[in-house]
Amino acid sequence: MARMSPADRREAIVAATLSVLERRGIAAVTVRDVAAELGVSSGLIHHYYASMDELVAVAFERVARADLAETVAAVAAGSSPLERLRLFFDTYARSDGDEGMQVWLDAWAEAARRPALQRSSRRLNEEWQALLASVIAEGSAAGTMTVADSPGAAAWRVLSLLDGLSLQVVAHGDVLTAEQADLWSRQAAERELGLTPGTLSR
Amino acid sequence: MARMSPADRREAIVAATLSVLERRGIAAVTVRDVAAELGVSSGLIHHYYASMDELVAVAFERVARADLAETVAAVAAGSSPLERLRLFFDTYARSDGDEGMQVWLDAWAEAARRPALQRSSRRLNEEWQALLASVIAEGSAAGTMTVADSPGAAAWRVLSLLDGLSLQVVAHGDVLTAEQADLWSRQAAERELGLTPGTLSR
DNA sequence: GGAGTTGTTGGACGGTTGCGCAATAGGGTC
DNA sequence: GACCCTATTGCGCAACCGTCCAACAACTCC
Repeated sequence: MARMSPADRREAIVAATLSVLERRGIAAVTVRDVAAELGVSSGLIHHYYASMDELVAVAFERVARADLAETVAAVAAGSSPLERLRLFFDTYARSDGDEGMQVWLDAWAEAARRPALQRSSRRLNEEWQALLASVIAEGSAAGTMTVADSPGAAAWRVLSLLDGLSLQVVAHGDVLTAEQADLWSRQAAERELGLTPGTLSR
Repeated sequence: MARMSPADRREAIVAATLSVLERRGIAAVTVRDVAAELGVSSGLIHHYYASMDELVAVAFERVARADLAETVAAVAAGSSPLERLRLFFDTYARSDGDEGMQVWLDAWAEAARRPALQRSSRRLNEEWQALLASVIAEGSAAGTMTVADSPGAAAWRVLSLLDGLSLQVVAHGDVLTAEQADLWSRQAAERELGLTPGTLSR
């Protein structure tokens, strides 16, 4: 394979790992799969990353942060708290394509046994919650949303419902549909934030 | 090893599998580990269970069904739908001891890769939802609860919020406390079912 | 006691895994 | 052009996996 600068090669390896990780899940990513994805020998992977665990941890952080950044950018384009909240649901990226959410399921399950992964997963989850909380806090300050206790608490409830419903979609197939999970969490958010029904759910 | 009756041996194998499963996680359960746990040859495991996927599914089914049965029994002791709903939250057993919920996290993550486990996990999840839905349906019929769409849908939302919040407690430690998860899901249920605040959350 | 049934053993088989290492080849520098 | 550095190769290694199977041993029944 063409010789690359170390920085570019490191980046390419992480990108390839991401692709495998999204397709097969954290547990199933192997050195050989990553190498094959790049059309490169397996030895090269170890030349850049000392262990598989290290590579997987870096890749998870990367993919999760990319999804978050996408939603952050989308939300930022909204001109009001209400519109930003709507955009949040529109671009909630964990469940789209199923693979994204599967990665989160793997991370949550493995977190208790892998400290580095737990830190990544926890930090990113808190950032998702903080993003939602900031939108809710703005809406509350502007008077367009009402909150029972605190924006942070409301954010945890909305996000956790979204996670819990999406989980069923990804883990169990058609027991729930993605559309139902989306609709129900929008309606729950309306109820949670004192919005008139239909504000978020069309 | 001492010869056992088939029924006893099957039981012993499941028990050993559970022990390994809780210690290392579903993904790391291995035929040889289970055999070593029993002090038995690895071939014996396959004499009773055709595949590893089947054994893991049976073991998961066993521990999860025990938790469900406990909650079913507790709920049945309630004399009104409202009291039964309160008892449901009191004995929701997935998260207690953390280990119970950790097994669920493993199951959800592994479901996509193990067909038998997926069937078990899905079936048991649906039974949890059906239990909750039946309590809500009774309350709705009795006029003590109101439901926006259907008891089944309301049950999925309440259960998924409970799962989503408990998930954070188990996967990420003290980002949320078990007490908060419990309180918030009780309050959400009150709102969901048109109950006066404090009915479930004291 | 003998015969048949079956619980149990222990290892073989083909596959996979992460990782290490000598050899090669490509590119920058003088 | 010669030289050195290192990115890259390709394979080998040891360990592990699930599964299978022939042989052994313990028990039941006649």
